[in-house]
Amino acid sequence: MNEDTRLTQGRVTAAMIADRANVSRVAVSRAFNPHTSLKAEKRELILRIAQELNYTPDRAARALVSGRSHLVGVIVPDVCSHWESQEIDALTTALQNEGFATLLFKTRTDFSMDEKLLAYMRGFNPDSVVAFVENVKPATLARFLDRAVPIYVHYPSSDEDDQPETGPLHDRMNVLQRAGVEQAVALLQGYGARRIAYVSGVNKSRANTAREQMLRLVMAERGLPPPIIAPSDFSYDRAYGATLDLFRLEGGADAIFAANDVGAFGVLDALRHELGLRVPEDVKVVGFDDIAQSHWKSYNLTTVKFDLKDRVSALVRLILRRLNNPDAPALQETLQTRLVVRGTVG
Amino acid sequence: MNEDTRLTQGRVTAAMIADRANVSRVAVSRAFNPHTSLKAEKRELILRIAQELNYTPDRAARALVSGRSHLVGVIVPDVCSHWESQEIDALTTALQNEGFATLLFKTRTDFSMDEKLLAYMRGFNPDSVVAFVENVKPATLARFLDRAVPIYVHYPSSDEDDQPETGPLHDRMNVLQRAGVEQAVALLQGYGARRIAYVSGVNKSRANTAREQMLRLVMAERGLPPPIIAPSDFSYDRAYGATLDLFRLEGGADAIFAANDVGAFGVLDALRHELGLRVPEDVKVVGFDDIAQSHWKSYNLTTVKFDLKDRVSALVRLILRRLNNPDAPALQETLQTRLVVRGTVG
DNA sequence: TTGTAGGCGTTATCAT
DNA sequence: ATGATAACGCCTACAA
Repeated sequence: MNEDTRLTQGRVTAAMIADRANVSRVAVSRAFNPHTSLKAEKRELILRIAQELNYTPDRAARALVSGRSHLVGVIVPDVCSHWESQEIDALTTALQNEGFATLLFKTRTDFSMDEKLLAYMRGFNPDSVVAFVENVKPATLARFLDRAVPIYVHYPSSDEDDQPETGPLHDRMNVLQRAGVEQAVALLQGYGARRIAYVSGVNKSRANTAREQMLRLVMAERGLPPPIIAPSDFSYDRAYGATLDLFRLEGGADAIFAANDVGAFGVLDALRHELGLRVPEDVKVVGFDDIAQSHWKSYNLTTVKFDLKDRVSALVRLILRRLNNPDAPALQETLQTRLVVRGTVG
Repeated sequence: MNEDTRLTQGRVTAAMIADRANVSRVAVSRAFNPHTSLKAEKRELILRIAQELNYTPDRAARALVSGRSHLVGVIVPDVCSHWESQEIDALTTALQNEGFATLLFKTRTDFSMDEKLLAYMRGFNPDSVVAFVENVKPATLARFLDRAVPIYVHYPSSDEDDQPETGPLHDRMNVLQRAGVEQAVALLQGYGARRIAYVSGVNKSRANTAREQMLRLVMAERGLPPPIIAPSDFSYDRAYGATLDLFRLEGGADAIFAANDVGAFGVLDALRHELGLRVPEDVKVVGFDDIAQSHWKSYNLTTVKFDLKDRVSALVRLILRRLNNPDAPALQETLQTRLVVRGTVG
């Protein structure tokens, strides 16, 4: 019994529990798997002893034999982007409740995903992968993920957009932006705005192009001239600079639509603190996301809301459905947007 | 050769590489471990084939035999707290560069750590654990972590504080707050502030008590009356409310010291947008952290800086040193603070 | 309900 | 320098 000398230092195995409880190792395994048959009192005994000895089944060993790591890889360019951090937070909570853990990976901030990173990540064998990154072809992703099926965020420009599936299998989260953008444009129009600018996100990103296109479409439908594009990259600092340029070099605008809320904050600060303009009296501002900071008094931003809770539950549903049925055809979830009216339009 | 039917679907093992390269499985293993002896050209061949077939060694299997998961558990109450998200971001990057991945766990936001969570986490066998959580005794943590040694953040109130080590082994990151707080108080005093309030963080948290105590100490040394305590919890909303109470019920203050930057934003917005006071003319405000948002024009906050890069490299150093030498005596790293002067004092 | 045997993919040990 | 063999800790047959 003096085997707890070196090897044991802090590592409790099923075999030890089996010894203490006078049962076989298999019984211990069964005690931790609810859907196996084991006499109730025996299970209780084992679990009690396990708790006393602080034993938990080793997930690495379990993964080896079961093919499930219970790890979900999350790839982000920037954890501290407000929207991303809020989504990671909610996602981690939700996954944890389902018995999964979040494995975080950082990629470069230029929204390009590295093959090296993918290879690195694959070594950890995630059961699923969520990528907050764009410009990765499903084919590339599929090459690096064996059992995981990628989930893409898609922004249909028409609500009845129904393209046929092509290429390797992937699941999809459709975000319908029309409603929110339409409400925003109508509101701006109602307050007399005509010359509307768009302070963009990262140029190549799909979220950005989708937002710009939808804005362009809706404005055309409502008889407005096309938006003036002020190039930016979703960040506070560049949105700030883009706004200065817009007013100093391009003749300004009645209203500004920012590609995200953080960008809208930059727009607001540039207008008020550097250009000496009043919001909403002189210029109206609308953002996109509705992050927690948007209600802060200094900004109090009118914005197109992307419901975080809805989004995360859709994501978790997709992940779990796919895991429970790996051979299912492409899955889809659909999300809506809507305008949250606060103080920057009026 | 038709074994790539079902089992193979997307899973490439060392054995397959060995087959293709006409070598043993062991050779494949060696090819991926730099410090083993293998003829250079053979290693190249193997690595080339591995790359063609998208093979990476399975870390779960590796962990089983090597006892290293290359996983670092991170426990946070709230991923989207600004400071935390920035630290998680930097930490993930740094760890990734060292071959580790970040495993994220969320605990309740009340700063209490759950034994259930610890047991859950242990199942994943992290090599190390960083807890952004307080009120956990080293003993509790140690009970749930076998090979990992916890790292504590310590705030000595005197710079020569040298308590003898007690209890189970743990490493320590000492944060010397005196310099930053002294500079802040001196600056406030220099601008004539005398009645100074402290909008606190979560009451039970060590970071909060340490900041409050240091403030009290420094103010006493400089002949100021003790600070007026306005209870809050590090959040924007409660700091906002605490500021209203302070001015409506407690007679206000010349200057406000907030327990963190986000709290300071709440203070600023309450002062300016609800109480109609000017900052810094009527009231001066100092924060704590220096997060990225603090330089945004709407806030432009004077704050006690906690250098993020320093902090993360100290953390990574501690983790790696401990991993390379599990039996080392308690390790320590020491960090400084300093005042960053912007526009909210003057 | 219970136990025995075998295998998951890798690395360590010991030969050669 | 290389290869056979035995772990690592667990789960899933299969048999009792």
